[in-house]
Order: sequence, then structure tokens, then C-alpha cells
Amino acid sequence: MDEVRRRGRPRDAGRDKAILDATRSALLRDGYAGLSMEKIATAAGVGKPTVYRRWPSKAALVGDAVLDSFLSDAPDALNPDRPPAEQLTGWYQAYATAAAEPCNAAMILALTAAASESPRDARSLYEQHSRAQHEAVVDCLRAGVQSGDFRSDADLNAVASALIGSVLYQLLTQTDTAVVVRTGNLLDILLAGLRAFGR
Amino acid sequence: MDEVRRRGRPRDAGRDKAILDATRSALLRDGYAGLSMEKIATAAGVGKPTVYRRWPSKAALVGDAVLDSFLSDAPDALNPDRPPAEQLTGWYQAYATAAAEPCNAAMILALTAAASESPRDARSLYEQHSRAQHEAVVDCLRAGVQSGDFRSDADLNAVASALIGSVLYQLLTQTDTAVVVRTGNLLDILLAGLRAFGR
Amino acid sequence: MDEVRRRGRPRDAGRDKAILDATRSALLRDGYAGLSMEKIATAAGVGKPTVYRRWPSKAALVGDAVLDSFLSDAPDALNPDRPPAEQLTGWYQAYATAAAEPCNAAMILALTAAASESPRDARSLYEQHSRAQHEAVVDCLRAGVQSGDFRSDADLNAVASALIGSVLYQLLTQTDTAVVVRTGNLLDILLAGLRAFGR
Amino acid sequence: MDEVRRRGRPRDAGRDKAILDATRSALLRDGYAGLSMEKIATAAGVGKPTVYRRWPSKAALVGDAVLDSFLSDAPDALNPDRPPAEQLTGWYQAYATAAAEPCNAAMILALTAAASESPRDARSLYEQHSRAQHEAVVDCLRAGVQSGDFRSDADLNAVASALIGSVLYQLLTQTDTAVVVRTGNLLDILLAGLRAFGR
DNA sequence: GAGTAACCGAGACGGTACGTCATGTCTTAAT
DNA sequence: ATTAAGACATGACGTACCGTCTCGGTTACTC
Repeated sequence: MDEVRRRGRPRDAGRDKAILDATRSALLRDGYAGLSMEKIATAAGVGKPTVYRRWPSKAALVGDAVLDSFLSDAPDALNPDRPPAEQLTGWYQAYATAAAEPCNAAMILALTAAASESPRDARSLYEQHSRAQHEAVVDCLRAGVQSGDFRSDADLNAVASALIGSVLYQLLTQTDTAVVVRTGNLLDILLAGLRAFGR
Repeated sequence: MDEVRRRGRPRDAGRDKAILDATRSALLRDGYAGLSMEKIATAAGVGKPTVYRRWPSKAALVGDAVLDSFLSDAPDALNPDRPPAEQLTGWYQAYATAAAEPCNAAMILALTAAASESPRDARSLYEQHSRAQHEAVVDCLRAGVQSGDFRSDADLNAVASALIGSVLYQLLTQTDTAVVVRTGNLLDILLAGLRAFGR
Repeated sequence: MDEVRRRGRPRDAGRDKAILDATRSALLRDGYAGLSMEKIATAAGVGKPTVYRRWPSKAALVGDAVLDSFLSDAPDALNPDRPPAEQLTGWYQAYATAAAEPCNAAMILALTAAASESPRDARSLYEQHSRAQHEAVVDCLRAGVQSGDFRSDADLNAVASALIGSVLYQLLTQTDTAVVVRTGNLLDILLAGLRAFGR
Repeated sequence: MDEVRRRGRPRDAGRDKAILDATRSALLRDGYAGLSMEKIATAAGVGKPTVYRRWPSKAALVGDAVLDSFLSDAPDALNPDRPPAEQLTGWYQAYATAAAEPCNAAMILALTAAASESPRDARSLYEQHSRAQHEAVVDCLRAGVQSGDFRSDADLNAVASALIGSVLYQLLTQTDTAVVVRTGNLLDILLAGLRAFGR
């Protein structure tokens, strides 16, 4: 049960927070391209080695910075007591609205930049963040299948990818992040298709 | 018709090609993060100022490099003589297959990195590349609406975004690009929804 | 006797003047270090090749620019009708005064920079400019020797070098060019020595 | 007495030496014009920022490089136990001989180039180097005045300037540095003048 | 008066160096 | 052992000039 007590001075957990905060505000101000470990360390009132001791790379740091700011609570919008279609409607509205907020949009773009910049070590990072959303949506869809609402031969992963990917695509191509909120009736079309297709 | 001849020695068009080629192979080898104007110039057998004279930034250069390598001919898969649903099926297959090729995947990721890294000057860049695809798909859908195949109150932009965004999302989250090809039956679901929803 | 007439359009002599003027004002403004062929050409309203067609290097251009602005008339202060000592007194006063003028000081420093920067091709350049002064002084001293005013075993070149070199040394070491004018009684001491030494 | 220990990793004094050595050999090989911070850093096995951290400009670096190689011990030739005239004779011989050595000549020319290139920030630099020589000579002359050997109304600074300036002038105008050694009988003339003039 | 050769401006070109910035590692003294 | 500070080698950044070249266009001699 006892953790192995490392010898010497223990790490100050407060530094973690300071670094992550500095990372987020730098991300908001300058975007991913304008980020630098140097500026983050200075802004956090911390030495560079302290940053490197905790995160091995810029991508990992950005990953953690984004992780504890957003997306972690989004699946909560899925209320398991309602019918799947209603659950998804509520969730997609909440998800798109959150993504359209400039502050969150910057985080998602940063994550995208980190992932696309160096696919090798960063792709899993992006996936780690979307997985929570993705799996929640698939679970909900699966419930719909089991209740007979949706066809059983539908590729639920593909549907979830379409919903999340659509928002991402809008963020990348629209200058005005407000547009992202208007998801149109995409979900309605998908739900109709899930009930009807193949017939 | 005669363009006004700019004074001074005209630019050598061959350099453009050499630089774009060097950019593409560097992108394939090292990804967007490993790119450097310095190495591109050297690989192209060209001085750095020659690069900067033509492209103001790495993002702009990557944009053009990707533009003239791929995606320009993809909309050709839409054959206007067939019914819209068939057209879309053929196109989506072709699009996903092309995007899954490692070479093209690298280009799309590079574009995504450029656009997400510095939204300000680069977002239009990404949009410029997807616009051709996007508009072709929307046109095809619109034809379906006019022929009575699809419901008239569907948000066609949302559907197109779902198709393209889904592929993009897969590229970012899947380590194995081959997975992208399997678009599942997303298009079938959407088509069914387009015919049925609201009824 | 006839110069070989070069065929084709003859050079426009007006450009020479424009280039030399531009060189001099650039020299006054920025010093030798701030000089660039590029800026000179632009300031003179002339293309770079026009400059290179006439002067092979920055040093050569600076040489000519200094030459036709100053120093060419300084030996005139030596009036051959007066006794050598008086001649030299008048000349040294004129020389030091001219050298102390900020405009002339800048030219001399430029010449010194050109000569010291690349001894190989530029040393003769400096020598070409001081030769007129140097020889005039030596001639004057020689007249004093022949008239019996000065000892015949004096090294006249050494005396001339001391006079000119002293001014140069002051220019290099004194921030305040006005100081250069005060040559003290160096010439008096030298003249006394020329009459007396060895006795 | 204890200096306040600056925080952080202290500078490695060995780098200073390596950089100064590299500067001197580059100066000998290519002259001041051929100097580049880039090559110096490479030759010293040092990064460019390490050079710029210690010297703000090429001129300052050259100044220090010359300073600790030469001229610092030259005044030693003045032996205070001998009569001033003998002291000066010995010193001038040593000084001219040292200046004529190709290695030292290159250093003096580099210093001259640095000082004349950008008078603003570099003139004091040259002065700093010649001051030791200059003051030693003036002190020696003053001793001669006090002992009654030299006239009391002589401008001693002017005499020192003539001696040092004469050598400098020769270095700039003579291609053959060996010539510099032959200072002629300039010092004899000056000494005679210092004893006799005005009488 | 038609060639034509050298001139002219502008500016592209391959280079080289500039001086700055960020990277990730290290060394130090202090906690 | 961790901390902040900061030196360090490396290497890319974007800019400025270098000296050469290639353009379209202009002169002014020569045939």
C-alpha cells in the first residue's frame, strides 16, 4: 500500500498547475506555433529543467494542458435515463457549443497541431482525448441498437467519427468559430438513417 | 490580354517546381514538424531568399506543395451521368482510398498541422484545399434534392462536412492509415437518412 | 594618340558623379561599416551592375570617392616662394584643420578602414592618397636641406611620416575630432631637431 | 571581499580563451574583412550564442583578442634607471620591431580596421590599446623635462603621437612590413628638437 | 537609316553571414 | 533530490548584401 518514498526533496505539485496554466494561456495568446518551452517556463516562474522533468515534449505538455481544461466532462451530457436519440441530441449540442468557444477551440486546434505535426509520438495523444467522447457516443448508439431503435448492421464507429470529425473539420476550415455551433440537422439525418437504412 | 511585363530578370519557373518537390519529399520523410526552410532550400539546390521570395511562410509553402500534388483531381470521381447516390458512393470510396495512401496521408496531415498551428494566416489555406471536394459533394447532393431523391430540408453542408471530417478524424486518431479506407457504411446511413428523415 | 573608341553606347559620365556622391553621403551617415553597394546604387538611382562596371570593389569605390572630395588640393598650401619652415607650418595647419572637419575625418577613416580591412588590394589605395601629401612635404624638406636650413643626414621620409601619421593617430584615438587641430608644437620640435640634431 | 555569486551555471572561462585564439588565427589567415562570427565560433568549437553572450560585436571581440596577445608588455622596454633618451631609443626600437612582425602587424591592422570602420563604438577601443604605450612614453618624456634634458614647453602628447602614429602610418602604406622597422632617425630628430627648440 | 554593341534600370539568383531564438542537456548554489 | 538560474552546442529563423546573371529597353556609333 505504501508508495515507495523517493529520497530527497519531493516535487512541488503546485508547479504542475502553474506550468499547465501558463501553457494554456500561451496557447490562447499565440497558438501552437507560437508556443515555446522557454516562454512557458518563464511565465510559470519555473526553470526549464523543471518542465522537462515532468513532460518529455511539447506535445505531451500540450496534451495534458488540454486534457485537464476541457473534454473531460463533456460525456456527462449523456443522460442514460433518456432514450438514445435524445441523449445524443443533448450531447451533440453541448459538444459543438463547447468546441465553438474560442478558448476551447484554441485547445482543440493545439491538440490537432500536436497530433498532425508528428504523427508518430503524438497521434495516440489526440486519440486519448477523443476516446472518451467517442466511446460514450458508441455506447449510447449501441444501447439504441439493443433497444431496437437503430439497425443492428450499422457501423457505430463510423457514425461517431462523423459527428466528432464534422466539428473538427469545421474548426479547421471556418475562420468564425461561432459557425461550428450550427451543426445543422446532421444528427437528425444520421438518426433517421440509423433507423431506416437498408430497408 | 498581354500581361504587363514586370521589369528585371523574370523568375525561373523551374525553381518553383524544385522547391515544391523538395518540400513534398521532406514532408514524407520527416513530417511537418521536421520541416525546415533551410533544408528545403538546400535540397532544392536553391538559396534561402529564393524560397522566401515566393512563399512568405512555411504554412503557405506547404499549402502550395500539397495543392499541386493531390486532391485537385479527386472530384473527377463524381460522374454526373449517374444517380447522385451512386456518384457519392464512387467518390467517397476514391477519396478515402486516396487519403489512406501514406503519401497522401502525410500531405493531409501536413496541411492540418499548418492550418491548426497558426489559425490566423493558415486557416483559409486548408479551406482552399477542401473547398473543391466540399463543393462538388454539395452540388451532387443538391442534384439529389432537385431530383426528389433527397429531402429538401436537409443541411447539405453538414452532410459534406461529416463525410470529409470523418476521414480527417480517422487520419488523426488512427496510427494505421489503412483503417481509413474502411469508411464503414457511413455513407449508406447518411443516404438513408437523406431520403427518410422527418417522415 | 587616339584612344580606342569602344563600340556601342558610351558610358554616361553623370552616373559616376551620382555614385561617388551617394558613396560620400552614405559614408558620412553610416561610416564604412554601414556601407553597402546595394544602398549606394539605390541612393544614386542606378543599377548594381552599373556600379560594378566602374569599380571592382567597395574599397576601390571608396578610394575614388574620397580622392575627388579632399586631399587633392591640400599640397597647394605649400607656397614655394617662402622659406621651407614657413611653408611647412602653413601646410600642417591647413592639413590638420581639414582633417578635423567631421566630413573630412569620415573620409579619412573610411580610407583607413578600406586599407586596413584588406591589406592586399587596398593598401596601395591608401598610399595613393597620402603620396601627394607625403611627397610634397618631402620635397619641401629637401629644399630646406639644400638651402642649408636642415641637416643633410635627416631621414626626410621619417619626418613626413611622423607629421601625417600623428594626425591619423589622433583621428583614430580621439572621439572629439576637434582635438586633431591642436597639433601642439610638434612641427616646431621637428624643425628644431632638423636644424640641430647630431651637433 | 567575497563577490556575490551569480546564480546559474557559471561561464566556462576556457571558452573565452578558445574564442580569442580562434579570432587571432582567423585574423592572421584572412584579415579583418574575412572575419566572421560564424567561422570563429565553429573554429573555437563553440556555439554562436556563446560568442555573442561575451562580446557584443566583432569590433569588441577583435579588441580583446588583440589586447591579450600583444602590446601589453611593450612598455616594459622602458627601463627607468637609464636616461630618458636612452629609454626611448630602446623602446622605439622594440616597438617598431614588434609592429613589423607579420603576426603583430595583422593585429594592429585589425584593430585599426575595427576602430575606423565604426568610430562610434570602436574608437575608444583603439585608444584603450595605445594608451598604455602612449602614457609610458609621455611619462618618460616628462621625466626628461624634469631632469632638465628636454624643454619644458614641449607638447609631450604630440611627440608621443608622432612616434606611434608614424609606425601606424607605415603599416598602412607599406606593403612590406619589414620597412616599418627602419624608423630612420626620427627619434633622434625629435630628441634633438626637444633639447634645442626655441633657443 | 538600319544594325548592332554597349549601356541602363530592375531584379532574380546561389551564396554567406548576420544576430536572435528555441531546443534539450548540463552545471551550479540553494532549499 | 529538487529547485531557479542560466551556460552550453546545436541548428533554424528571416533579413541583408554579396557579386553575377538575365531581362526589356535605350543610346549612339558604324556600316
